[in-house]
Amino acid sequence: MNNNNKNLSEKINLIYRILFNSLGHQYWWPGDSAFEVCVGAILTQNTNWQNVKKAIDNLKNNGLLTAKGLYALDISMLAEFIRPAGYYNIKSKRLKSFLSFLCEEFSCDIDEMFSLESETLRKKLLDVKGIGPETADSIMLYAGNHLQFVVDAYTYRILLRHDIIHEDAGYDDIKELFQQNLPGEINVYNECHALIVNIGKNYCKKTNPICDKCPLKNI
DNA sequence: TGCCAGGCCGGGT
DNA sequence: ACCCGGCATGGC
Repeated sequence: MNNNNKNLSEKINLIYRILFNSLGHQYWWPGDSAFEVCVGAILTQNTNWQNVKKAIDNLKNNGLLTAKGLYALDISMLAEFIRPAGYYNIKSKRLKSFLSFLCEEFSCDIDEMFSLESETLRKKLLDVKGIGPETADSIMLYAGNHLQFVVDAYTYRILLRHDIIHEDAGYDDIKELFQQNLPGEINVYNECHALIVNIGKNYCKKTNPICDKCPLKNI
């Protein structure tokens, strides 16, 4: 291992350690069931979680937050229920394509879906229209306890601002950076991504490039 | 008020 | 293989 890699490895571990020591457990993903996490992962695409929560509560309050319930629900009605989450027409389609996958290949049984081997499951999820790399990894890690690190826009922005990546780094580049340097534990992946989102929302906004209070300011 | 939020797809180069 | 417009609500 050369010096560059060693520095990189230390920085990645430092980020995790500093964030965990300053912010502690994040208790992710919010949700009462694995299925709810999957729905939330699709609804939160490019969307504030507050809005997603309203949409999920709508479904929950109407007893529709089950695979069979949503699979049977008319798509235009589904769109109305999830309206607060934004992009409601496209997201209703995306939810439906996931539900077709779940219900037609796994009898609406999410445990059966997650019993697939990781590499196989990830490929299948990426074939579902509306599920890209971040959504697939979120579903796998937070709903299914598969060891997949989740990368998002905050991760990219934070690493870029600290000169840990080049601006042309892609999703898989960044994912590998964490997976090759962090301990390979579900709990570490879980907390690390959640901590990055926390810090991103609070200290690394687009319009607020520098923040003295950011725990990562000295790395 | 305008900008942003825990992306992804499809069409055009 | 990239690049970009479109998708839409609610909060600060």
